[in-house]
Amino acid sequence: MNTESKQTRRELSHQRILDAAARAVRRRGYDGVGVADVMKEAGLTHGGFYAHFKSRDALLAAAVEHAGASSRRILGKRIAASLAAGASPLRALVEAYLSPEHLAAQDMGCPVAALGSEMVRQQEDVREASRRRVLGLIETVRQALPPGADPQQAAVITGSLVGTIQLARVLGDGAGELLQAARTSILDQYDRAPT
Amino acid sequence: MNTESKQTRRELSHQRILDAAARAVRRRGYDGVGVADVMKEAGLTHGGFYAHFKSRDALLAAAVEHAGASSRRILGKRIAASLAAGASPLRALVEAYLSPEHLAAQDMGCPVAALGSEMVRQQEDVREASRRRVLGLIETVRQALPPGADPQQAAVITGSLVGTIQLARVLGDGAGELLQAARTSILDQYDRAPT
DNA sequence: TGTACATCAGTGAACGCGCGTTCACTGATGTAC
DNA sequence: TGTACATCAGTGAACGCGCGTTCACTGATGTAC
Repeated sequence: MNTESKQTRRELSHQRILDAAARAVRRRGYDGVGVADVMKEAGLTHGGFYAHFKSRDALLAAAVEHAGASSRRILGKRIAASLAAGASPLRALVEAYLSPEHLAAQDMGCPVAALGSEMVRQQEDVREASRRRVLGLIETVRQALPPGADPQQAAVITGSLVGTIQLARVLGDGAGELLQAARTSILDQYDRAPT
Repeated sequence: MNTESKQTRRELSHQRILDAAARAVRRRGYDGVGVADVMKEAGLTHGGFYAHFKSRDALLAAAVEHAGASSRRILGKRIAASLAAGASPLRALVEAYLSPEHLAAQDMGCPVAALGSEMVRQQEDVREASRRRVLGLIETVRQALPPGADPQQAAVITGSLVGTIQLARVLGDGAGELLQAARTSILDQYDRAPT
């Protein structure tokens, strides 16, 4: 019984479409998202799609944003738990991002890791939404930096987080050790007060 | 007049197709490679394609390998020049990989940076060829590590290189500073004898 | 060096399929009284 | 509370297009003598 409980049928459908698209884009890539598939997963037929989005590209742009918000929420929970257990902000973030859970749950994880190499090729709207997501991720890292750290480091660490997850997903075998090594490496270099 | 000069017409066509595909896959992604486009760029018509490759996926797998070899050759030249100028192996590699030239020349650059997030979604043959390319890149980094370094670090550095290039390409603005910051960060941490 | 023939490499039309998008229609929801 | 009607949300057939793949054919290359 929160303030959102009075959503119309239309709004509920819209949410289901967005949720489905946000999962699909991370699992299959931008090019792998089909209008009919997304609508089917949302429990609808494809014809109704254009009452919700202007075009497939408009859906993609919205899906990236939605995926980012969703991933941030999920990682945020894990981070909050670590903080409560006494970890530094940077340690909490790095350990959540480079966790086996995040590695495995690609379709619920960070869209920058899931889509990094494809972003630059998208049509303008989609690329712009993706760019904002990258900036948002860098900003999240920046806020977790120890006091007095050079803000430029946020982008460097972000690159390392994103690249590590991608390589680990491709390699499959031995990915766990890679995650562990990367966590240690980043925290050794940047975290002034490891827990 | 080298030993390769006696290539048949067929072999020459094959090379042109591979070259075109290796560029296309990095510029447009796996999904953006079309048989007809590649053949056209190779100066042929689409019908002849299947005399050269069993399927589009077979082309993709070969293209990733070809792109890797080509990129390694280009980066190798730059690395050799730095080594001759007295740089350490790791410095030479990191500065070549995170150079503005590599950033800009996506279709001639490292396929792992160009395709990182898409690799895990490819059909088995293509994924396997991509995986080998990732392992090859890590091995190249490993060989550039200072003596006595933990080999695990090679994969961590590779992740950082790949992720940094991807983010820089998406961001566009300010990418130069990101590259510079990443170069400094990696070399400060891992290079024992900076030049 | 020249001719006849076999083989090879490439051409371009055609096919089937999937996909984004449109649209006339239908059934459900909500409002007026 | 009930009925009549307007509006809204979703359906599913259809269209056009691009793409991977096949195939009968053609022109070029190479070999035998």
